[in-house]
Amino acid sequence: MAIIRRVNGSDSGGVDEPGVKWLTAEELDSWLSVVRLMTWLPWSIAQQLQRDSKLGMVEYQVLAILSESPERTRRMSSLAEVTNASLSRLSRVVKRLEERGLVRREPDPTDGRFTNAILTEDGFRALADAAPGHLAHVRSLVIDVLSPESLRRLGRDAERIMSRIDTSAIN
Amino acid sequence: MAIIRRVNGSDSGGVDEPGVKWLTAEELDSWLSVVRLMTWLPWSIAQQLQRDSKLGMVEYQVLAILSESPERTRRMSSLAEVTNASLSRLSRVVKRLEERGLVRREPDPTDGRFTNAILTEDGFRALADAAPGHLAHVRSLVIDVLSPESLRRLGRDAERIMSRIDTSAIN
DNA sequence: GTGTATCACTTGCTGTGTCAAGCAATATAC
DNA sequence: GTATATTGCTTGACACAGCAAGTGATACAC
Repeated sequence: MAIIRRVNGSDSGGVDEPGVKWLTAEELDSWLSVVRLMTWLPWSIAQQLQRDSKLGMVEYQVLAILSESPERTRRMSSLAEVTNASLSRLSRVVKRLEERGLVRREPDPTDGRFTNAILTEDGFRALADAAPGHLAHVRSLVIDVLSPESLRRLGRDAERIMSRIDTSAIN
Repeated sequence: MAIIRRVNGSDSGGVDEPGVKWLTAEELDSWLSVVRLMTWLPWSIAQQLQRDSKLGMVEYQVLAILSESPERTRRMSSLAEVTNASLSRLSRVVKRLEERGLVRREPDPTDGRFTNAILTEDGFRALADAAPGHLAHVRSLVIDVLSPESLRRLGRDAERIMSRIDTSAIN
């Protein structure tokens, strides 16, 4: 993504597809700003988490979600859904967290097909250590930069766009 | 990223760091919406490009930027900057594009240290083929979903946030 | 001019993501 | 009850990104 201007070639003669509604200059500007944001904001957040807490974004999410789940426990498939990772990716992420002692896994007693991921005490501490820095970073980049009204609108626009995205084609 | 609520443990007793300004419920909602957007919008766009045009996002960007550059030519380092890829990543991306015949590389005649990436005629055609579908997708997800006023504001907010992000720590 | 520094990439190594195949536990058909 | 299908997760093979070391071209010091 990035440039969506009419693609015109000097020596090949502008290929002008009929029925294509190109962006106005203003639309393009706004879109490019959004693209830059989508590129850099996740990068910046990942950067901070890695630097200060040695956690990847999905790892942080897993810990955070487990910490809020009953019994600090959740099924792998449920975690995958919430963190927006493929099941196979999540499987490896949790394996790594398990090797670091932040999470452990056990099969669900009521249905052996499910695997439950469980936050350990160490994992909880790691999260509690990481959270304030992460929060401060998000505040300084986003929350405290926009007015409450702008933030609300931003959230609503994001929802709006999200509702148009088909997220079914995963796994 | 994701959950930035006060991390409180039932059995370990809520660890309450002083001086940490947690998010309000409303701030959290908005933030989570933004997080979802940052996660899924790039994913959806990448999906469409890959499915319909067999191009990755950075690949598309490289082609697009070259197509708008004088002589359809640009230095590797300049491409890296604009596409927000590390030089090493870009090097490999362009190598792959070169193997597919969409781009070729030659050393800058005036200074042999620079390498110029040049869009080939095939590359231009590939871009011209990909652009309308990409554009339509972006329109349907973002541009046409928001009012012009909302889009303008979204762009401005994105800029606002971007200005707070330190992008220097790359390469 | 020779030696060193800098620059603009490139590449080997390693880690992680994806895809598809595999595996074990349960559900369903008969 | 047995055979087959489905579910939930794991894993091997491959692709790609990041880091750091390497390479070749130019600039600079003397």
